[in-house]
Amino acid sequence: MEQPFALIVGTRRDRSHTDERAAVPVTIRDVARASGVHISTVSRTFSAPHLVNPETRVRVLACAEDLGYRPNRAARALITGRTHNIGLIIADIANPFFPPLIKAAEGQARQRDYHVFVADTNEDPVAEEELVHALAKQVDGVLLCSPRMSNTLIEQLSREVPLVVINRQVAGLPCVMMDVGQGARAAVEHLVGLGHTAIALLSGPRGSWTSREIRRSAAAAARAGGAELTVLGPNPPTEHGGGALAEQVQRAGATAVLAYNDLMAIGLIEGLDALGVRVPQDVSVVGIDDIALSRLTRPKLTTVATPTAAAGRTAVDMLLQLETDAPRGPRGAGRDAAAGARRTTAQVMLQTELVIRDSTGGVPSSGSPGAERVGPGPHRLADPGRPTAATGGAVAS
Amino acid sequence: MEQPFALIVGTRRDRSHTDERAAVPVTIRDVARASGVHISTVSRTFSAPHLVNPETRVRVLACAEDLGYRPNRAARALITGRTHNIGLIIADIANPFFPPLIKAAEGQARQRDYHVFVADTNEDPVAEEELVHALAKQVDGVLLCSPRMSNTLIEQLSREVPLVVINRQVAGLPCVMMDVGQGARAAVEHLVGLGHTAIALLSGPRGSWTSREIRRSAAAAARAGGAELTVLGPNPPTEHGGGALAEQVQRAGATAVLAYNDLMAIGLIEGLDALGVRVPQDVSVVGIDDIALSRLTRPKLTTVATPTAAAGRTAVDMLLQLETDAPRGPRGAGRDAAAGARRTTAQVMLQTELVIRDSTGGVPSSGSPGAERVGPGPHRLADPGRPTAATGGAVAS
DNA sequence: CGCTTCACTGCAAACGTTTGCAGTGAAGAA
DNA sequence: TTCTTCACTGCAAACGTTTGCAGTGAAGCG
Repeated sequence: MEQPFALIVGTRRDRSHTDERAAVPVTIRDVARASGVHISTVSRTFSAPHLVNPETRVRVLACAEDLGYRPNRAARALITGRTHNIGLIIADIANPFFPPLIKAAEGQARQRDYHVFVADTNEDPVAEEELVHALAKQVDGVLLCSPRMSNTLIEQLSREVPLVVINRQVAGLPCVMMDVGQGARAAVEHLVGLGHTAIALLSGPRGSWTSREIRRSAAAAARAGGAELTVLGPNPPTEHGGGALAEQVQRAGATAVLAYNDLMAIGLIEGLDALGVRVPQDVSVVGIDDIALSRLTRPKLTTVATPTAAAGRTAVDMLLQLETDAPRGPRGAGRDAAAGARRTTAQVMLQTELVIRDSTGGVPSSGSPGAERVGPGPHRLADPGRPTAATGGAVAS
Repeated sequence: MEQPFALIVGTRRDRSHTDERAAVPVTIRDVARASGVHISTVSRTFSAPHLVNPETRVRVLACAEDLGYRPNRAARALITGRTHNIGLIIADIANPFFPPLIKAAEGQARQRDYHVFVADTNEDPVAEEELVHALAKQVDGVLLCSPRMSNTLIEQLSREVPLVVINRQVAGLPCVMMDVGQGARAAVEHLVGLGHTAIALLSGPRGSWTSREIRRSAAAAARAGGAELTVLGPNPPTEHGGGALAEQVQRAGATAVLAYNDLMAIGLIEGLDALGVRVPQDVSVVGIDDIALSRLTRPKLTTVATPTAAAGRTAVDMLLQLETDAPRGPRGAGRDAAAGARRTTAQVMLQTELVIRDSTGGVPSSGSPGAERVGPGPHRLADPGRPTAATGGAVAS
């Protein structure tokens, strides 16, 4: 244990030979012996109570309770082929976007007597694939949240274990998505409505479906509104990733910014602040996700609210539904054509909503203070320290 | 699926009868047949490679690779008694305090070929107990993070499954703690050093060991520094919990506040702001944890940094160590006195550090603007309408 | 009374591994 | 040559469940 601060404050001999720790694991057989029935009856008492005589049942339950019996899920899984576990693979657990989704998924799963296995990939596509493999055999299905890998790989993996994809569309697979496209459109329209014509888009990580959707919709909305959209990225979807773009935003002469997510938006505001650029007076910023944090920063963030909790619940439901439709039994089950061929894979789109707070405002008056600028038209920040022409970054198609 | 926003955008018949989905699960037997050896040899190829002839090994591995064989962990667990899973039970995954700990634990576990099962209790002691029970049989051990239940219950549960307790001291059990006591002391001393004599403590949830430690140390430090400490609580450890206390803080006449965690501190600052009380000009606020968020709010939060990642890593190591010391084998193993009695349970204390940022400052001048107050003595906020002098900014101790 | 039905329970074979033990043949020692 | 050692592999019994099948006795029915 190589922690720098580690410091042993106390050690202690464990309980002596009378140690009751790790008490003999009590199995179904112990319960059977104690209650004078066969193990199969005990098994049925738990998994098919209606098949056993009420008297017997109470006796067995009493004995089980008494001995502290808990069915061994591994053994059960071995024969039934269902672990009652769900894997949830997410890009970065430290991103506040995910916890609500995780909580919702856990809650929904727990209600259905399932457990959720959460794993973090650090935004790494390779880790993602490995995790799916590792989880495949110990869960009944996997929720893939904001995957960064390729569509073909996802399809391939879906052959190994039932998959539900969150935040991405993959043909032929059950997906639950949030309509960030619509959200991005609303955000851009909001900005255009405020008079902005030079808008920057901070895109997300490479391989992000969400990022592509945002970009496409934002570009369309900007075009429709007569504004110019400068795309900056791809970027890591963190506050740091946002902060690092402050200068580029400034150089690009944008008066408004749409960020891939709130974290980046907040980081950007920080970065702009360090450059002496004020939000929303000098530059308007809008994020996406509406994480709790976006209500806590100053200025409070204008953002596109995504229904993360609903997405978590829905995904769990879809996965479980998928399981009941086409169980992958222990034996060569499921070859039943009637069940197999009639299955349909649903794709759900959850709506988003623009939440207007304090980080967006009108276009700053240019050059000479006092000159109100409202109408559209090309416009650069007066003098951000350097000659302004340069429209850095990529321009959306 | 009762989502208000739910909207089916597309359904699609699944692949037809040639469906390769849920392909026949390939077992060790298939590999054995393919490579012309006995299943035990295949087994050994994976779990004890040195026992099998190199030639055979490569052949088996090739076949396994070819067939896409993955050992069934459930079956393995059944016989070895080790699932290679770790349970991690935390109070609230949405609290940004936890994600770094979770990530660290996951990383450390992954390195040792273990997986982490994260579960959230919503700060509910009952859910906590249920979760331990539920996890007991499908993990090799459980990390109990910031548990809210009673010590006796924890001890009792530790008989059912190996336990490592994080953020709490339980006699006889391995624990990894963070020295919040020392941190609270430093925080109070910092405040006293700035001249504050009326300090409020926002305590945490009922049953929190951390909260008790903080309270004890803060009280001692306040006494030593000649300041008066008003304890407010218990409270839910959330921003909302903090925000709800703004009025009480004001009524108590405190000029400085130490909060149970950063979330509460941030919430409090919000709440005070709504009341027209400015931080740090009118009231100084110190948090605990140093979550990422504390660097992003305005003012940046003065706080006690806790080594959460280190705690996560350490806890995993301790749990795994505990396992190797006294494995709970499938058979009546472990009754070996030499191994059993010699075990010691370590308790590790990780150090904390006060990070001074912008949310603490000097004592506001009372009543008449300009009258500098520095010395100790009873003091109330002159006019909550705030006509203050304000010595903002941070002062290093 | 004899037959069927029914509710309940026991039997035993799985599920996919691991692992102690024994067997094999070849190499080395005497 | 014969005996021992050794590296490797096969055999089969577990691990703790579930579940199809068959057996039991009692109740219902004609």
